[in-house]
Amino acid sequence: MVAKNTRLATILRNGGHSLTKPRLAVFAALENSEPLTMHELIARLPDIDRATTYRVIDLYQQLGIVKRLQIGWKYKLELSDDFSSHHHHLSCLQCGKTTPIHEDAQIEALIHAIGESNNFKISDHQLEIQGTCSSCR
Amino acid sequence: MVAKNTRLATILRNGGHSLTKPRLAVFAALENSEPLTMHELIARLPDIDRATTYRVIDLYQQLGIVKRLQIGWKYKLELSDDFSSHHHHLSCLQCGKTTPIHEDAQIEALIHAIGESNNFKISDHQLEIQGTCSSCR
DNA sequence: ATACTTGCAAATACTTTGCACTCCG
DNA sequence: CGGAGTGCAAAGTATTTGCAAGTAT
Repeated sequence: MVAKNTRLATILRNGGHSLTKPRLAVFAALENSEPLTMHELIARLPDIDRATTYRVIDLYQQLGIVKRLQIGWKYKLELSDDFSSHHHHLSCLQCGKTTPIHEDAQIEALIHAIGESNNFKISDHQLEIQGTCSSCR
Repeated sequence: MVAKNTRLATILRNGGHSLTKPRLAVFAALENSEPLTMHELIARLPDIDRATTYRVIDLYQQLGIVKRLQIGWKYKLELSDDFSSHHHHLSCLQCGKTTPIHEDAQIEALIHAIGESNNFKISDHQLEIQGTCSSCR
């Protein structure tokens, strides 16, 4: 975790920004949980002004620190692959739980191939799967 | 197209709704274009009230007629797989264009396998790829 | 007829901005 | 110190809702 905070500080500094208390708090909130809606994130940071939270997320988004996921009809935020290893998600439509999947080397390879065959330079991608999880079946 | 309109009418009727002019116009707008933002959709339907457009999209979403895609930091709307064959997207971060990809039988197979190995019953999935398109490179 | 739909305007919810004050380097 | 960052309040956008009038079956 110290390493991650250091990495965060480095990214910020490289962009000419500083590591402040609100920025660290937003990072920590995202680090210790499943993907959050903006509403949930704001609720978990009662000491930080809502506008600041929006500004921090906007900055993080520009710096590639956070990404936005489409879960059902809402969006959620989570740390980017730089801070949590690259993964995709299984979202249960019954219980609403979002589970990360990491075992997909073959998919990654295929995605890469798709880029090549379309002469498209891939910078990022997301795979979202919805259905019913084992507990809810 | 007649077939699709019939299918639309059927889905609506099964849910106790009728096929009205605004609903048909929203459907047609989505049918004949790339994924649209809500803003773009509203702009293309100048004769339909903005609130009606929101209501129609909300209804279509509940009925599974449209889906929402997360493109970068914004979202866009498109018809669901029931109306346009299943596909994924390549979105160019430079020009903003979203291109469908259909050639991905292998990916579909892998996704299916992921579901099986996690004892997860998959009902839907999306794969979004971002980067730079051939024209913008 | 009559229940579902729409348009319009008003209400909410969500996000961004201006500015004076505070904090980090 | 001096510029970057924050809180607060106000301004903008985006989306939803109430209701009277219109419309499809």
